[in-house]
This record gives sequence, structure tokens and C-alpha cells, in this order.
Amino acid sequence: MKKDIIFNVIKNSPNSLTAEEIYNDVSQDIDVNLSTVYRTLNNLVEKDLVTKVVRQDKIAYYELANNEHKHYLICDNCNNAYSTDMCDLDKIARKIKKETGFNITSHTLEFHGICPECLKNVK
Amino acid sequence: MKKDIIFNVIKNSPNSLTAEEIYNDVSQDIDVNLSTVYRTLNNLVEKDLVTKVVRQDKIAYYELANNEHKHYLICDNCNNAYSTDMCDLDKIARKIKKETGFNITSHTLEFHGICPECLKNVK
DNA sequence: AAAAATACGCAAATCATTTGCGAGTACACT
DNA sequence: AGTGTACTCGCAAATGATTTGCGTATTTTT
Repeated sequence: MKKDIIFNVIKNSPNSLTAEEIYNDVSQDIDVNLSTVYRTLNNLVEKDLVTKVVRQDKIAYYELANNEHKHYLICDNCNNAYSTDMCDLDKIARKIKKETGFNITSHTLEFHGICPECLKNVK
Repeated sequence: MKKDIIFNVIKNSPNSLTAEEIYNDVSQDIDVNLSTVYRTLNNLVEKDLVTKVVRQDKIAYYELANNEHKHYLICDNCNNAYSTDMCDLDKIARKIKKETGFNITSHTLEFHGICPECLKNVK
């Protein structure tokens, strides 16, 4: 099944991927249609196997539904995304829950700026 | 100029608005085209008068470029957004800056869950 | 007032993603 | 093996937010 192959690409990727990136990767091995990729992705997200996050560029990024919570530093110059595991948000989330009664189940956090590499070149 | 009228709608709104919401609001007073709203919005964002944030629903939300940093609690049930000013992120941002050399200039944070109102009804 | 610069409307284009539909494939039960 | 039911896919067309080209107003500058 193509679902397994698509899921494997996500599993083996250290960073989150767009549907198109996944499509390009999978296409090297098998014949697959973009809509199949999208359908499969939605399927995996529904089953909580994959996490989908929409970034400021309006593109959805997919990664293994994880356990290890990550956030991204996105360079506004080169557009690369660096991940960080720094996240004190659970603490904040708990606080908000307590103070507002809002039952928080997830959050997304995106930092924007210029990465060290680009900083060098710009200077 | 229509720009002023559009800007005023944003100024007078306590929460962030979509282009369509702004369009609907402005349309009550004057004759305006949706593309004008979008063009104006982009203009205001460029001039740092307005902040644009793309949420998980892939829709752009606009609000007064602010000083007071806000984040949103978005209810996955009723889709209402509640704002909170809780944000220890500047601290985290500084830490990341120090440890990675990444020059962070902005960030977006979005909490998802179920609001107290919906929690009542679901139970 | 003429020239140069903006602002705007309208229709068409974009782009990521979704969907309808029809054909192919797999599994289950008789 | 035969039939039925349920997925899985490909393909083309649809979606929906946003952008863009272009021609026409309206404003600003000189």
C-alpha cells in the first residue's frame, strides 16, 4: 500500500515536510498521484500518526506525530527551518487552563528571524 | 481615502479580523472592492501599522501592529478566538538567540482546545 | 491645468489543497 | 471460482483565499 511508503518518508525525515516534498520523494520509488499523497496525509493526521502544522507561508508541514515536542525557527531570509526542543509552553498552557477554563489540547509556535548563516552574509 | 477607513476598522476592533470581515464591515459605509481591501491590508502590513498572522485554518488575520503582544486560544469546536496576554516567550526567545545565534524578530503562538462554553455543552 | 503618481474596480490568474467519479484491487463470505 | 463490499488511486475539475494585470479614476506634484 502506498500509505506505508508515504508514512515511511515522514518517519525517516528529521524535519517536517510539505506534501509536495513528500510527493517528490515518494515519486522516485513508486508511481503516485499528488492527490493520493494529500488523501493519505489527511488519513494519517486523522489517525494521529502524523501532525500537520500550517505555517505563516500558508503551506502545511507534516511530521511524525510526536512525543518530542518541537518548534521551529524559520529564517525569513533563506526560509530554512531549524527545530528547537525548547518549550516551556506546557507550563504556560497549564496556567492558562487554570485561569481561563480553556481546555488546551495543542499549540503551535513559530519563531521568525534571521539564522546565523544569513546573518553572516548580510553583514 | 479608503485606506483610512479600512485602517480604522482594524483600530477599533478588539480582536484580529480576516480580510473578509474587514470587507464586510467597510462595505456598510462605502463602496469598496475586496481586492482593494487586500491591497490596502498588504500596504498597512508593509508599513508596520498592521500585523498579519496566518492561523492553522490558513486564513490571514489582521490586527493593529502592537506593542501589546497577544496570543490566541482558538476553540476547535466553536472556532472562536480568545486572546490572552500571557506570554513568557520573550524570555524563551532571548534564550534561543543566545544559544543558537538565531536572530529572532517575531513569533506566533496559537493554542488550540475547547473553550469553557463548549466544554459545558459537550458534557 | 498638465504631468506624474496613486488608488481602485473588475475579471482573470494563482496556488495549495480538495473532491467527484470512475476504474482497479483486496478481502470476506458462500 | 463467484459475488459483494470496501478500499485505494488516478485524473480532471472544483475550491477558496489571495494576487495580479490592466484600464480608468482620482489625487498629488510641479
